[in-house]
Amino acid sequence: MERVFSGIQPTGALHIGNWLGALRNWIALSERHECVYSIVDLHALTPSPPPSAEEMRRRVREVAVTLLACGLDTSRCTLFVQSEVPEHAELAWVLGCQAAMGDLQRMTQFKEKSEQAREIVGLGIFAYPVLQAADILLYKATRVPVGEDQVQHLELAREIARRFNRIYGATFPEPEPILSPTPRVFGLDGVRKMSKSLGNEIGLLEPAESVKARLAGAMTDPARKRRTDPGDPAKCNVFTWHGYFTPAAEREECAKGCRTAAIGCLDCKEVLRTHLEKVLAPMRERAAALLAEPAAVERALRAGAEKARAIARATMEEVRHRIGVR
RNA sequence: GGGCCAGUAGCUCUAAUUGGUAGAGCAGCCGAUUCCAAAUCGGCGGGUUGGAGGUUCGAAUCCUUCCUGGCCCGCCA
Repeated sequence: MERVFSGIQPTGALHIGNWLGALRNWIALSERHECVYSIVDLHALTPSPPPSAEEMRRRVREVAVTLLACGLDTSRCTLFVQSEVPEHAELAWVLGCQAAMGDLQRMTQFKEKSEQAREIVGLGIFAYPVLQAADILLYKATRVPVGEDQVQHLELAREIARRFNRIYGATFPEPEPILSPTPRVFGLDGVRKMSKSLGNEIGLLEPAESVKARLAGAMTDPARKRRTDPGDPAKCNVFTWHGYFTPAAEREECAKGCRTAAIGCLDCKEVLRTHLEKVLAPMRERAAALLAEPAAVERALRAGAEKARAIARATMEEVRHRIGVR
């Protein structure tokens, strides 16, 4: 069976964009593969300024609860917090010695993030793809689910693996991408990618009333000025969301109703909300149960870290032997 | 190691009459309008003026120091 690795940054409350783009896929993959999933807190250290210690701890807990609330089953995969397996940092150093500055400088994400940096452009943000390569290779993962924006980083991880293997002997498999079927999800403003920092997200654990209110304010086809005007679903971001949540037959009814002005945008949004709630309501319930029992979440993460450490330790021993240290 | 320039709202600032009540545009939020949203119109909030200290009745403004960014020079390899 192939081993899959994937990581998610603890950047605060997760939203439906994260779910559609990654989380949903994590769960599906865990049914067919051996999956290693990590809450990558060391990566979350790279922005400048970094989050405070309390903020970091809060985010890690929040993301853990959300993942479990989404239905991720820790008996079928390995879920752990990156910093609890120190081998990630150790392997990152070893691999970093084989990563080319020129390659790292060419990374689109590095260029973007270094512009956003408010204080300094730290080494961490530059070396980010190296740590990412270490995350994957530490578990000798062969498959990595990636979004559009991460293919460049995975390509670099393959390059680093190749180089290491050439110098020190065959150690790492070259990880292959599993291209995510979901395109990028736009936010409530209908223009920009859904993101917590832009405030245009629908949170997975957001209260139902809040989802309702904010969905009502979501951008629709600007050409449809009056209730009696016909609309164009192809120009309406809300309609693309129907594509993610509403069954085909009902979705077609909405499209037809919109084009003929038989229904209004609020009617259309209400249909979407009904189907959205079928996904979100169970998550909220599970999250509430998990929050009531934080010790259980901690236990699950500790057990996950144990499993991850066992693999990481073996890989690192091999790596140390190959490079000639210890 | 030495020197020079810069830092003002989330963003962009040649706003602040040179020491006398911290401003504008965009973004944001609220309202009107609209089936909702957008557009338009109206309104509102927002800042320890990079941090700390000092001079002064009074500091964005002057002084000291630190941080961050940019530039010049020197030294070592």
